[in-house]
Amino acid sequence: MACEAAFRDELRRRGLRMTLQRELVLSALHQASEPVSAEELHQSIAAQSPNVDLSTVYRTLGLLQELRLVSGYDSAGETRYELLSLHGPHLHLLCQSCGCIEGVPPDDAHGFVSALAERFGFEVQIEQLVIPGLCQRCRERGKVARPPWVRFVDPA
Amino acid sequence: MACEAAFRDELRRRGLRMTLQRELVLSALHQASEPVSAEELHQSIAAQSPNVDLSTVYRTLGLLQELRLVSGYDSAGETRYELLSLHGPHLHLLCQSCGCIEGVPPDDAHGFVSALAERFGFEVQIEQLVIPGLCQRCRERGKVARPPWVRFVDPA
DNA sequence: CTTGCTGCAAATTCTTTGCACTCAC
DNA sequence: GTGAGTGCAAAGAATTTGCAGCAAG
Repeated sequence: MACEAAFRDELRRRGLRMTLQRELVLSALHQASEPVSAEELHQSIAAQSPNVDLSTVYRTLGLLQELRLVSGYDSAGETRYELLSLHGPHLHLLCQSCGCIEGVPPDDAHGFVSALAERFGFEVQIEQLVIPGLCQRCRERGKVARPPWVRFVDPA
Repeated sequence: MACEAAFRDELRRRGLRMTLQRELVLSALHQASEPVSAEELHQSIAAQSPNVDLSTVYRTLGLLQELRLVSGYDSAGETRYELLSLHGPHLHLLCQSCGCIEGVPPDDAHGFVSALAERFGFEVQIEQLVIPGLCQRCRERGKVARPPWVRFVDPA
């Protein structure tokens, strides 16, 4: 896996060290098929190596983000992480009803992104972009966005 | 102010009540020139009415969101709230370096939004949309994105 | 051996909740 | 009056930090 090598190299260059825990985090990220929370990552690691602490997972994720190997974005109050190298740069569609996530290539966004650059001088970080909305399935079922309007139901 | 009337009406329709605290929250939102956190709102209310509790601010914000008078989005781990009626529907550019926020009209996004609708059946909630990136100022100064890579500095 | 890294526990931050009392209607 | 709303305090959830011992280079 190329990104383990990249990780190792970058650690060396910075005078940091490769450890079993860091390998485990990276490996667990590889195995994940969709963005995972720190907690989920911790649990999947715990399956084979029960002594890795959650705080170590957080520290490693921070490190991996710094090295631009992993991206994280906020979803419903928790951060979900994902290997960048795995799917290439892309953005996410996050359904506000069911919470499902779809990764989409950035192609469709290019016009939008360059419009923002031209008109506002704003440089979009597309890998960090999360689009809130309703997925097809939920739309068809007449679902409504969840956060934070679920607390009580319209009495009408 | 039209939205206070709207608030009042909607409360009545639901059998809920207008209170001083709710008026204060709404009024503080009006006075805010940019999206505010619950904490900031609480402080600005406290200036004139020190006994309003932070939890009441949260509860009122939840209510206002439900009535679609206020929108909230996540920025750097905290939620920032904003009156919808004040500026009309729009999206936000959030600079990952300085944290500044710019509201932009949704026009530029239309192509993108309809592309997502067509290709993925995804209905974007544009008022909830926060675009991460770098503002012009920070870009010119060669700044780099902040969260969560600020924890240590590149030794190179 | 040196110093970065880890596990553990405690601390922080933002937000929510339980409850008795109060006030809008 | 009655039940919705409030303040207060405590609980929660996600994440961070301090520290002493461990281990990678």
